[in-house]
Amino acid sequence: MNTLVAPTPEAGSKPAQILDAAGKLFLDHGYGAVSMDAVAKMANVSKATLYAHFGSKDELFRAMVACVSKGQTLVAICEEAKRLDVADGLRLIARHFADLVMSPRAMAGYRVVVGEAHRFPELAQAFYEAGPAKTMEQIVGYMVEVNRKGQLSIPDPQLAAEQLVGLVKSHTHLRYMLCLADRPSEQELNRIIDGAVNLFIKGYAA
Amino acid sequence: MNTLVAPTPEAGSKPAQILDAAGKLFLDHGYGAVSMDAVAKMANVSKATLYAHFGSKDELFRAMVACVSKGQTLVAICEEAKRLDVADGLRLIARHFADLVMSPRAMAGYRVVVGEAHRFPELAQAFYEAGPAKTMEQIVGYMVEVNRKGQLSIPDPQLAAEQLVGLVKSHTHLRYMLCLADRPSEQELNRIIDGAVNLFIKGYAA
DNA sequence: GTCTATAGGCGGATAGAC
DNA sequence: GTCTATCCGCCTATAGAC
Repeated sequence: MNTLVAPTPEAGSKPAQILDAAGKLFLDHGYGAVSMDAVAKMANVSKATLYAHFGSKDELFRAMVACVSKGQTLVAICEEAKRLDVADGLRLIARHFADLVMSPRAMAGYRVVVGEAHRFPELAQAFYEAGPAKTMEQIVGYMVEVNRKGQLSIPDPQLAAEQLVGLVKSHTHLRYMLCLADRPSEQELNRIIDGAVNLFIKGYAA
Repeated sequence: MNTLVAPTPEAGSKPAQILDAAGKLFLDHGYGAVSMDAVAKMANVSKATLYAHFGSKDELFRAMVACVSKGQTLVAICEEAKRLDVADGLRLIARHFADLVMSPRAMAGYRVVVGEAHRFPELAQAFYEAGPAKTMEQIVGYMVEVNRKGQLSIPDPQLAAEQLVGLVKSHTHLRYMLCLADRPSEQELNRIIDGAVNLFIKGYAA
């Protein structure tokens, strides 16, 4: 499944230090702008040690992305949402989805993977499958359930799930992708989420 | 306004050749992966000539992005949409917006600017203002008009515009950002656009 | 303005001792 | 496994002739 990475190295070990440093540097500055010297320095390791664990810069980058991609998913949230009424369930999902994809860490991940998608296509795909695809699956499952219970009338759950995430990311996500702001304020987030849930409920009313 | 770029050089001139080559290479491979030698070679120019016109790689990159950013906007489309009934107007806007932001050229632009947003923040901002921000303005104007005429009930036109673009980009835009597909099929596009327009109209019914 | 040729340095990767 | 020291190529940028 996850062909990219060996099991996460034990915390505190040299490989872990290296991955940690690589994460910070690559995510903050991008692949091209980070040298192996910089990684070695931040990890308090010699370059030779670095190369002993990761054979090349490419390999280190891949390992780092794989490590970062192991994000939390929305599994538990979607299960909980199914036990609430629609408005609360949608709001719960929207809220956690927003927190998930608009966190500074996630944004940095998007930026670096998107920026190198041309050169590392398999990496982009692995990132997609480990993160966004898994999340979508969960939300589609929720939509199916809502439709089955007749809470809303959702003929195409896949489409509906895509619409919900589109509504939540809306225009804001692009602004964060471009580093035009650091992270959404509580106020802005509420405005977006309330708007998304209201539109969705009214639009899919049974 | 556009502080980034001198007036577009006359077609066929050396600067134009260089910008053209830079565009193809940077957009296809990213900033870090393209050397000045490669640009000079593709432009059929010596490196010295290149540096005579663009003082550094950074400067060339900025000029290229500014050149590419001069995209068409949705001004004419939004004006036309105002003269149609809501469903047709929204569909027209959604359609042209989708064509605009999901074209291979636009996607390549997003990728390279997003990837370098950390290192070229002013560039990201200029790109945003020249493209997405202008487009949003037009769509907001359309929403205001639709609300004024009572065709729909839109209390927050800015929010509604953001929602519409979110619905159209939905999940698909991310997949193209990650190079997971080349461009949406006619069929997929119609499914997304119809879904967006239907949801929007029902959700904002007067 | 445009070229050829080259300087100068950075950065990826390795040799060899411990 | 880890270190210090070093190789070598590539890439940005420039010098100097035409």
